[in-house]
Amino acid sequence: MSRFLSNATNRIDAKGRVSVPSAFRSVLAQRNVQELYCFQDFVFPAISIGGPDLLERFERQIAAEDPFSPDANEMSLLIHGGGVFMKLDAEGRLMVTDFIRGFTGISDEVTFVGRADHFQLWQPQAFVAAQAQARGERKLAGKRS
Amino acid sequence: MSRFLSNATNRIDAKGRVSVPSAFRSVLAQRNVQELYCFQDFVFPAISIGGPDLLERFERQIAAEDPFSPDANEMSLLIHGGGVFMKLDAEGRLMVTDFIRGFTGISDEVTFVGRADHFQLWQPQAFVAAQAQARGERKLAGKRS
DNA sequence: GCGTATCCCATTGACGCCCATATGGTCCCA
DNA sequence: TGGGACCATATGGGCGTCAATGGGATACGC
Repeated sequence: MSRFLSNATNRIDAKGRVSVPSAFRSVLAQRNVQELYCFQDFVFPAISIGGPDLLERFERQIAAEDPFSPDANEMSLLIHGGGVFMKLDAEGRLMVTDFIRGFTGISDEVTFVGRADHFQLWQPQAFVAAQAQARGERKLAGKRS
Repeated sequence: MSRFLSNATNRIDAKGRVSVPSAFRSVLAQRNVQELYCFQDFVFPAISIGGPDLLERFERQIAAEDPFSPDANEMSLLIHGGGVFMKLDAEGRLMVTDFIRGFTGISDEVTFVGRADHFQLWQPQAFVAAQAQARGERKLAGKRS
């Protein structure tokens, strides 16, 4: 059972490219994903990335609602207006565009974060902060394991 | 009924590897665990390690909630973004990656701590400190074993 | 035509796989 | 009961492979 797991931080080179971790590329290859659907995450300052199936799932969800509802409208604004298709180069690298930089605050390093069916791009410090906060909230709530 | 029990401290070699105590490896073998799921613990500065079933248990817990709830999202950030699969080499050793070092403060020695259905990696001093504190709290609370 | 992105090739450093050594404990036998 | 052979575990290191990164050159779009 393969999924996107773990996190790793890679450097952006002089041309603005960054290597996608090989573990993630394996998952993509296994799922026959050629084109990547990237969108600005709904809750975190991160870019979420998955295959075209991810977009299709969102679209089905919209279709399930009244197409004129404010909710469906809003959803489309986010997943269509806030999404792009990208692809990797021959070495498995990704161009870090202004689309990504602006939304995440990424400048010279990228943290890749696995999220089971997709993965995310984070500004390194923002990721550790978000993780620490999530952990802190669970601790305060008295939850365990 | 076999479980992970006791603790032991092993040295990290020049290549950054450490031997998993043989008692723990026996338990893993008995449970047919080939791949190890390792994640950054929710409450301690330690890495918790178990079989893939551990991850699946977490995922079932997430699936039980609304997939778009902040809580489920937060949980995924921890168990997917804060978790990795690793495997032992032929001699039963584990690579101590930056993923582990950064979170635990481990540098040249690792304390393995049994936790029944999983085990943990600690920075040796941090472990004795946490244990001492737990003991102190129980004493103050007047609890008996 | 110039800036930007894509393709291709080179480098290097890390990790996985393999074999070798040491150290400590146990068991057997005299 | 003491000595020694044997075994298992922990540890050290060589070497090949692959991933991450850097950089030149070419194609493309504004």
